[in-house]
Amino acid sequence: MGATLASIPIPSTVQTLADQVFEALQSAIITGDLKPGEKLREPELARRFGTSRGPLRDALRRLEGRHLVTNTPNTGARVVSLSHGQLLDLYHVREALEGMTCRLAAEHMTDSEVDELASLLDRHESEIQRKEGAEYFQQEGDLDFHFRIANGCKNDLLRSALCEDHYQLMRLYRYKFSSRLGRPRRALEEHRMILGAIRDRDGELAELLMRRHIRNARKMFEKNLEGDLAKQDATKQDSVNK
Amino acid sequence: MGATLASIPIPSTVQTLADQVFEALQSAIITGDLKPGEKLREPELARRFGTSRGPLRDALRRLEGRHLVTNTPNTGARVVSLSHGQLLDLYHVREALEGMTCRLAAEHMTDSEVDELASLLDRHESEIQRKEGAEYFQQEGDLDFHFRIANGCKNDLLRSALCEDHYQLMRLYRYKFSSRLGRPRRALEEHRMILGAIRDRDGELAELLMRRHIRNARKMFEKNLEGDLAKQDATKQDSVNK
DNA sequence: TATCGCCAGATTGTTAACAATTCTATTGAA
DNA sequence: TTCAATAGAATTGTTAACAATCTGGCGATA
Repeated sequence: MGATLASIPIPSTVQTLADQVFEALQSAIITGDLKPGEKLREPELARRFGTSRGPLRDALRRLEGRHLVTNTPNTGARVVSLSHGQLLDLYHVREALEGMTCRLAAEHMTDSEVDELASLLDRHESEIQRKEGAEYFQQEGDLDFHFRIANGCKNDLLRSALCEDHYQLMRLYRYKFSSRLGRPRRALEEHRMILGAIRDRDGELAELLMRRHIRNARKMFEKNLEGDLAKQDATKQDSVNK
Repeated sequence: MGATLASIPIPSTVQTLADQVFEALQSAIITGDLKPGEKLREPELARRFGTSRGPLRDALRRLEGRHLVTNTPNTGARVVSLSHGQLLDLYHVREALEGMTCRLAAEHMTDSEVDELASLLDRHESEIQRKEGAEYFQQEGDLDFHFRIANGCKNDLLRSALCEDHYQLMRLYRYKFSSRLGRPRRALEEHRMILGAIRDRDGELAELLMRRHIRNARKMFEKNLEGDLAKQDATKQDSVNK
């Protein structure tokens, strides 16, 4: 698996219609084309993807399994919409899973994978130079770092839990979720320390550093949260005053 | 809005056909009625559950999301069959998730939940007295301990990842997976230490002890594995000699 | 004898119609 | 004006038939 971007899946030539709809739907959700909380009407989506309701329902069930869609009987499906508390929950899961993943990656990554990880960080360094503007790509780059570690741990259950499940959720909320958010240099520094531990094949340290890295991101998220709430209160005040 | 009565959730009776098939299938897999690796033919199963293929396929997709069923396009579904390596992978995931879960449980469990956990361990104590024989129930009891901690962590993402996903897999392989396997007293002792840390509201220690507990179970599993392999070699030798 | 290709049966993928449930807008009464 | 009841529309759940694909056995050929 030598894809340049770990997030791009290699489509197998034998693909069922439900597979295609699944990927198209997931893509639409993650890019924000379908927004969190939005109702997913089967007839409408089936027309949109040029298929019937059968494969579409199949795709919806799979997305439900990946927590990107919620379904209530007889009422229908919606794009998942996470509360602030649930986003915090997700941080705790990440801390646990990625910590272990990083430990195993330190033990099992090939030397060439480590080298690629190093050059990825060099690229991030230069990207940070030309500051803001490309914030979107910085966020995807941040995720790419975590992706590669997941792919290096050689535990397929962990890899799929992160890459196919939790990372997709994080991309959906990436504007709130990037570990670099508001601290790109600091995050890059933490990434470099993690890389160092992996290079030293020090699994214990690698786990500790990754967990601290994600904890720091969570604390930053909590701070932003307080800011957002204050702002929301302010605008509410405004609308009342009008 | 509808009648006030309609607002009362009636979870078990308001069930779609696909829900029922899902539960029946999951139950059949976990009890071993459908064995690991067994082919799941849609027409046959649909007849068996008295429904059509639609809801059945729906149920299969959900079970696929929970890693209890694997599906290959145009070929069909099978009950999942984990290799020894994948079982080891599962131990690592458990160590990560249950460690964090136990930390959060120590912080967030209610006092009454802690008390119930304590009385559960007392019951296990007496069950161990009347030795073997009831090994099945001992294994389910072991799982019950972990279940309750998952329910006490108050992080729904963690709870569902464990209770609805990984624990079901473990039940499928319970004969290989019980943390008490071959060491019931020792496991109970570890459970008591974990309970102590939770009672002290010492999250850090609770996580550390739970991780050690699962690591110990993994090591025991690995030992059994070597034994099994030796035995397999022996029988292989026998069959050759015949 | 081994290998390849082909055919029949079975199984999965897909579609469209039907049934059951929920949502919406209108009406009528307090 | 507000609320509740209701009828119709829209949506989801389910079924059965049709299409595409795979499996396994048979015979032809080298």
